[in-house]
Amino acid sequence: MPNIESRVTILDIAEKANVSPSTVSRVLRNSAGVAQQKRDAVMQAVAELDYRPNIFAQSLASGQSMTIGVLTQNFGSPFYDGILQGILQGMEETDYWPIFADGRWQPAVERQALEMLLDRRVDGIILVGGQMAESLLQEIAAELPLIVVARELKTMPHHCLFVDNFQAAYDITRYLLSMGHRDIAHITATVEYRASVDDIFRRYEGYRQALLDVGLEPDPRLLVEGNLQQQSGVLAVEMLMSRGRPFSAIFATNDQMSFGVRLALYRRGIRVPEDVSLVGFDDESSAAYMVPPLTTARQPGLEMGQAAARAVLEMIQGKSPQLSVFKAELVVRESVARHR
Amino acid sequence: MPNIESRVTILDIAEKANVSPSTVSRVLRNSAGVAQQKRDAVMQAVAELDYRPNIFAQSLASGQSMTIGVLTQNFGSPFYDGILQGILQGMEETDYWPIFADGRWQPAVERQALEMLLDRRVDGIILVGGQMAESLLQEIAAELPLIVVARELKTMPHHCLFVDNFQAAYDITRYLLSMGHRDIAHITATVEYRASVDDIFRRYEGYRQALLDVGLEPDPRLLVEGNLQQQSGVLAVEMLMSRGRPFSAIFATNDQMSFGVRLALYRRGIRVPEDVSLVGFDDESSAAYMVPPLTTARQPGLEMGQAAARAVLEMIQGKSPQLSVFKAELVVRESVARHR
DNA sequence: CGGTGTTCTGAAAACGTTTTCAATATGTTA
DNA sequence: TAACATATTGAAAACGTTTTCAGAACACCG
Repeated sequence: MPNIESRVTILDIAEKANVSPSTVSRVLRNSAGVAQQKRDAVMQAVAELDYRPNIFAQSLASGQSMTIGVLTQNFGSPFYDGILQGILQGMEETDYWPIFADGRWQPAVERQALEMLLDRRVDGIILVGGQMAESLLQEIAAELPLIVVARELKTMPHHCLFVDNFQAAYDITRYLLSMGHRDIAHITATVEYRASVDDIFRRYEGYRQALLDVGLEPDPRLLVEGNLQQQSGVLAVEMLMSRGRPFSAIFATNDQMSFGVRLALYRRGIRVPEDVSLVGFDDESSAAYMVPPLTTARQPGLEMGQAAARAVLEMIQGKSPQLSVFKAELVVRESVARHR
Repeated sequence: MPNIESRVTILDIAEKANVSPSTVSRVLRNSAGVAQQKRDAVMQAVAELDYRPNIFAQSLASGQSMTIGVLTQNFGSPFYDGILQGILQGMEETDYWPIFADGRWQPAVERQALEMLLDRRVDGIILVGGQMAESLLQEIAAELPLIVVARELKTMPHHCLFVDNFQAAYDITRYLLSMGHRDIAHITATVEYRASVDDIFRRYEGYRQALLDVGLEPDPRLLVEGNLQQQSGVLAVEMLMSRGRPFSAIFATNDQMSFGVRLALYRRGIRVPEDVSLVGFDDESSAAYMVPPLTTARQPGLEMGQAAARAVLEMIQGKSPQLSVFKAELVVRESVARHR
């Protein structure tokens, strides 16, 4: 049914409607007043011939690609995918279209993907996470509308959209404390990670501060580092057990590692939450279906994605959008019990 | 560092290298013999000026967009995302670039997304699942290289890349039978779904046939329909329980519903696998971290995605690729126990 | 040496739009 | 009614490539 390989051009329309190509262009993009009568004629010709504009000719002539580049780190990672969906939704109904690229957590690949996007002459860029150097980002931002989602950059606050990770982690830890836990382990991400993925570090700081605020000294034996994947959650538990330092609760810096933790505890016959309480971070969609359902902090990925889309679009129009910090809210489910 | 908004054109190169624009184009796309000396001069000029071709001008002039349209149903669905990753990988190192669109399981949206891709003048299309009418797909395939992944179309076998769903479901069911189970419930997808998502129906048939082959009559009271989301897994269990027909094993047609089932059983204090055995389908990445780890059939999503990418690319080159049927293999974990 | 292929090369014509420029028509004001 | 804006229009020039078409240069063959 659709006109697959359209070969009808603006000239055909012009001829059929008895006007000049310029006029056709004008009514199509509504760029100048055209007599109603000619306008109708054009619209009718367009409909009859099932005209579809050639996007390349348009972009070439106008210098705009009507395209937003979205650079993510990992297609298929639940939290990031939520953001992508949000971006998609935020772009819907606009004339812009996102094109995605994947950096695979490898700086070189990320860099190359970025070049691809630039080659495609995107009108704006949304970065989802990533490890790209801040200085490079500044250069880009100077030339092109740029929004960074899920990453907190000190030098470019007007370009970042993120959650208050410190506060959320603080709240989680206070919640565990309020449930009577005193020996709370934390699983964060490895140092190499931390250097770039600042939000993970902020979570660690929130955890730490909460302990200090109730007069507890953070114990390095209760701190483990993973790589954010499920498997590293099980390794983390083994590490923790081998250290022999008792604990009654675990706060993992993302849900995926929590799932690994959950499995490792199951393997050792340690019950959740009766023996050990568990909290994650992100509230990805499967968290509610963990056994038992996982208490976690909900990052509003969808909303952040939508906001990001809106923001770049505004920047393209020359405005400077107001970016507010998102709040991650504690989602209490069943993986935490009061400490006996 | 990167040349963000390149303004240097082929004419600048031509001037600097003292050749004509045509020659520059020729060396850049290696389309004809050029004297080594001029070739070097051009390459040097390109390097010095950091030239990046304008992709729109290229596409306009050549009629090729170097772009493959990928139409998926649902960004963020684990199994489909695996396929997308595979496509991405399969396209890497080629000069083509995928652009993604999302149909959200809504035929109208899917249709519109397809039009978008066509407007973008993609050189080929990969459809991941989807509900589009077969007749429409034939029209498209007549004009454009087209590959359909994870969907089995009777009339277009040379365009489809899928897993032998019947066999896999048959194997799963036989496995459950071999473990002594006789009362095996099956959770499939609602009828509206089935009409289009044929593979789900094939699984149902495999289940059914396996029962018949051992002389068991499939009991409609053991058949439930869901919508493939986790939540419908919990509803399915409730439905099943309310029917009062005893069962010792559940085979859900995808992993996501299995997770819902798992939770519902947990809520009712029914142990897995001691009281009820559970099998899923897909082997999405979290299946191995269910508690207990889920026995399931592994669909090689990544490999299928890669194969799909290779196949469209070959079709673009005028070949007709050989598409083989993939096998889903049974992944035995811990969610199935021998029936007492 | 004259013909006959091969390479190489540049001019110029696409590709399908948008946009500038100038002209014409239409109205409005005094 | 003159004078001047203001709409409306078409011709033509971009936009930056690729590709066709010829010509030029060169080598090879008999």
